[in-house]
Amino acid sequence: MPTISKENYLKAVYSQSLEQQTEATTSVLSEKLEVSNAAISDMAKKLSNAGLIDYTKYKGVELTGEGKKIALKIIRRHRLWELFLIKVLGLSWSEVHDEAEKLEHSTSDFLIDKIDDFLENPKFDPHGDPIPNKNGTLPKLPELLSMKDAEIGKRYYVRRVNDKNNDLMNYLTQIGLELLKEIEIVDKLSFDGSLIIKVDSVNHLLSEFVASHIFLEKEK
Amino acid sequence: MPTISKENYLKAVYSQSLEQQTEATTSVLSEKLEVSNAAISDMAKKLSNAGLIDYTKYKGVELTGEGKKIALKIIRRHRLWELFLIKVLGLSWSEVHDEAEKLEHSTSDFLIDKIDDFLENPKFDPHGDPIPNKNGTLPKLPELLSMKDAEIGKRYYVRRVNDKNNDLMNYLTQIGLELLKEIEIVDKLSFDGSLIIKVDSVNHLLSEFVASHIFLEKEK
DNA sequence: ATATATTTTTAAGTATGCTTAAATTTACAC
DNA sequence: GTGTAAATTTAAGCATACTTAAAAATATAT
Repeated sequence: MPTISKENYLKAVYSQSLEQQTEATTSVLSEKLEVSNAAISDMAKKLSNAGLIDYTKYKGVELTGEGKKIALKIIRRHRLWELFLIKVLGLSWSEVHDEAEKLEHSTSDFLIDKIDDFLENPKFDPHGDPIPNKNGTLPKLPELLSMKDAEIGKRYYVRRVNDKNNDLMNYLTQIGLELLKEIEIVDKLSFDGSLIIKVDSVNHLLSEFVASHIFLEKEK
Repeated sequence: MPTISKENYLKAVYSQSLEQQTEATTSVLSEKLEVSNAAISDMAKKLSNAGLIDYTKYKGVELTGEGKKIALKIIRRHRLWELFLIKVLGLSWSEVHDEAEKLEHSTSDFLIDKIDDFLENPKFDPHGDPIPNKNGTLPKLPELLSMKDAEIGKRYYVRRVNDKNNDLMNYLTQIGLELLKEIEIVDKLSFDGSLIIKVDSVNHLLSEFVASHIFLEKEK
């Protein structure tokens, strides 16, 4: 059984290489996990010996099949807990991440399956991220478009908000921007890429950076 | 913040000296926590330095005010999780202990208060053990009587089942003996102290050992 | 009271997961 | 292609939480 540190390492590699499709280098992981580069190299050796990652010195790491399986298991726990905490205990968007980050390491397969069943086997978490099923299979993602590339005048559904920043999540909640909400792109400011969007008939301004973390689905 | 090991140590001392009213000696704690005597002595020094226990070499340990506060906090988490898992996720009596044992170390004050509110501030867990409130205060226990001292022919309510053995809990569930259930003491066998009790109009035999872990309240 | 048995502590050693500092490798600018 | 900067790894060290084995203190039996 991997320790908490190992689980977090595998999750970080997954998120970096499989989700963000960028190289899981020592310095990237070091920043993500908030430990020194030396600690990353150290752990890389251990996980490589355990057969959970492929590691070539100076070349970054990749998950093996086994490592990917564990990473997906932790991600499954995290995302199910997030949804559970919001749906059952009424936590807010900004409150669930940190709690799930702790619970994900103390949850047996048995218990997470109970939670999964209780929630009726959901496919997406409160950020719109896909929840791996019991076998580690991810549901197919709908075709999404980053808000920063959306067309002026068009209407969309919010399908994914890819950010761990609590202040941002609170702000979005505050203006009523939530998952599955219908919004309209009112205007795009040419000088800095900011967007004006309409949520519940009220206009709001979002920076390009914020917009780049919100993903939309075209209305059919 | 105490580590998981420290939290477990404080919890074990609490259970031994405050609940079971027996001395928290090195060997008792060593057995309870399943580590060597040396590890217990080692940890005693650390917790003593941290002001969480009073420790006199060769004389066992006692919780300080601060140590007791932390122990009660962990016990609160454990008992609330047990109740939550049974009530919300439908786990059985025998399944909740091990899960709660893990979750209790990964639950923030914020989250446990949400769970407490969701359950409407319960006073007793599924074993009938008292749940410390937010301030660490325990509810007053009703006057209870060990089943092994109950009177033949009298009827009682089951108010507490003080055992962590899963097989026993499963057996009790199976014969319908659950918390708040009304039972009747049918007979007591003189040669080994076994009891015959009536649950749901069916007679069952319980050993004296089992009976000594079940606590009853007299019918008014 | 003294010998012996039991309990507890100390000492030495190990694995994990970090740290900082030094050494090494790789990247890139010119 | 060579020098320098950046990234990475190695080395040494530390705290935690264990282990086993030896030493010390306490308890018990006669």
